[in-house]
Amino acid sequence: MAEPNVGDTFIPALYKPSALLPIAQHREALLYTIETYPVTIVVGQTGSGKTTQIPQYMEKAGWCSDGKSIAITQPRRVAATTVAARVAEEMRCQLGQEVGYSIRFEDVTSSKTRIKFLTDGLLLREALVDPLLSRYSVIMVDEAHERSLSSDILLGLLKKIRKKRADLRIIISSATLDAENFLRFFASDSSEKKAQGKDDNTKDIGRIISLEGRMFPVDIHYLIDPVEDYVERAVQTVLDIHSKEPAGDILVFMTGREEIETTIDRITDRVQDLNPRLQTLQALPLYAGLPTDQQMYVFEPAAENTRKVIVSTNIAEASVTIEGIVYVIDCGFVKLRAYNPKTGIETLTAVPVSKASATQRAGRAGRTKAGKCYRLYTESAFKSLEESTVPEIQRSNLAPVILQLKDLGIDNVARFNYITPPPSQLIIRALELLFSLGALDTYARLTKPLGTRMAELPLEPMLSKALLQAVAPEFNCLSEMLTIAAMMTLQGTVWVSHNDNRKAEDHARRKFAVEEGDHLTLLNAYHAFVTKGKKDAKWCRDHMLNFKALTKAVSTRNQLRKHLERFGIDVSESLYGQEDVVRVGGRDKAERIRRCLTTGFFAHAARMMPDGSFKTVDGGTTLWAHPSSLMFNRKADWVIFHEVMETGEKTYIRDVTKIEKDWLVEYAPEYYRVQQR
DNA sequence: GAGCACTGC
Repeated sequence: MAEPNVGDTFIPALYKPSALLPIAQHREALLYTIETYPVTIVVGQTGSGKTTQIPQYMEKAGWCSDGKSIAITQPRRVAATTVAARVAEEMRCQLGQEVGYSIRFEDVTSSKTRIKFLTDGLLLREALVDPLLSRYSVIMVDEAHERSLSSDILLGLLKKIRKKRADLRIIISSATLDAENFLRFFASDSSEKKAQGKDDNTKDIGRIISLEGRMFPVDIHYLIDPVEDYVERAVQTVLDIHSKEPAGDILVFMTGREEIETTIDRITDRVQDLNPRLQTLQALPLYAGLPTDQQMYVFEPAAENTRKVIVSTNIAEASVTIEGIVYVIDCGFVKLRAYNPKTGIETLTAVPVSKASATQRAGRAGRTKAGKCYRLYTESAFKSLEESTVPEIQRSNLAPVILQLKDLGIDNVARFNYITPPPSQLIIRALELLFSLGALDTYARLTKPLGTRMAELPLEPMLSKALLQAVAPEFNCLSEMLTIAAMMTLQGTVWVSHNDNRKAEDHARRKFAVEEGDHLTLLNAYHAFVTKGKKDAKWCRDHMLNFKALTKAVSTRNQLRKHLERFGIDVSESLYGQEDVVRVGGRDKAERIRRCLTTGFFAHAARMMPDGSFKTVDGGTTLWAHPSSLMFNRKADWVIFHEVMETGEKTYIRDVTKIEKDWLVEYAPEYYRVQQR
């Protein structure tokens, strides 16, 4: 086999006839196992060909002959689309015919589609309509070891479905560490089997198949002594590699934007002191918040006689693959989200990575040839790391998950088949919130129609409640709430901030500013966009609005409107021409919108203190308006807010709107009786 | 007076 060329834009697998992939030797074994057992766990690294080949093997072996198809789930949209394209190419068919994909807003499938790639979240949505997922003969859950919220729920659901569908075949792709765990999960059964003294039936349920990946060895280097300032150490290591090591690009893992910028500044400063005969060193940032055009630079091959250094967040650990990386520098930390059920506050804090994560990072150095990984911590520190990252389901606000489970007909959410159960406090808090929103009744059953409709909308529960209330005559602001909901899903990406240009951004925002707060400001920005800037990227640039984000808001709004129409809600659009009412003298409408928002966000209420900070209703937490909020520099009394996030020292609220205190008791009497106890 | 790891419906 030829060595793949360094610098190739495509990953080697694309150039290999599929018969040469390592997986080809396992074809018979795979087909036999899948035929024989309900569950197959496939262990294989990137490059093993599992995602592209297994579906083709299954299709050729006749698993689609009865009109059913094969589903392969992916945790990310981009993976679903690109893998589908590659398989279509290998099968020499047009994408959307025999091979297709389905992601939110894009369904590229047809009645002929036999192999369908889709996001795990979307397959869960399909289960709402088709509870046994009966249109599929095979369901493959790819990258299950990432333990995303959706794939965890999907596994629990598949375990349940399996008992009712003997014909269904389940394939789980996983990293080595978790394979046994996944198999045990499917084998472990409820009380009946245990009563028969049959505890372990893993052998009847499934098998694990290991595939070798296409990976080159990576030399791991540790620090001898721990280091205080890993940013500084990373900079030194980059410069050392550049002066002493052969050609090859460098990938540095940092925790966030600020560290990334510091690292790049220092590298750029000090590279000038190095031997002028060395190659040029080009440092590039990569994080999700970076505008897309700037993200693209990291994928371009470096100019001649230039070595690239990419300083990235965790996005480069699994979501994104950069070719040509030979050296990895791992700071050993990652920013993780955690949810405190007592306060309802999410925190974002840098914590040590897990061993699994550190291994994945190191592996990024061995994709094109043998590489090196420099860990900015000691070997003993590595040994004391957790084996794997705490799954999302154990550190998230579970209200959306519980709502979805209830709609799937799972009444006892505490006893659902979780592969790892969430702490009961998280479940209790979610049930309480859903009850106070009116989505659940006193028996914790989904209410009709409110609860079921909330579950079916692709929005978080507080927002779907506010949207569904907007149709009530006392609020009568459905069109506006549709827009506000769509804009809120953009999570702060509405305005583009070019570096060092925050003042201009603030200035641009002020043009759309509405006294009552951020939600009405977003409404204004959207109206201006659809009337003036929809086809005009320049208009957006002039107003510092994010063209892509607003275009997405238009899609989201359309999708939400279709959901409402399906519910039989009349969405007569009369919004155009109404924007001036909101903006100039439309006090009544603005108040109705604010009241309507309060019906959903009463649990996110706070009062401004004389020093400009906010206090939660129970008085326990001090919050600050996020600098991106209008309330950052304005006076208010009571407010509701969309999100609260603790970063570093301070706890910030985003998307803030003024309300009246009385509205809280008016729209959430039970909730505030409990709170004021 | 000053800032946001990453996904997904």
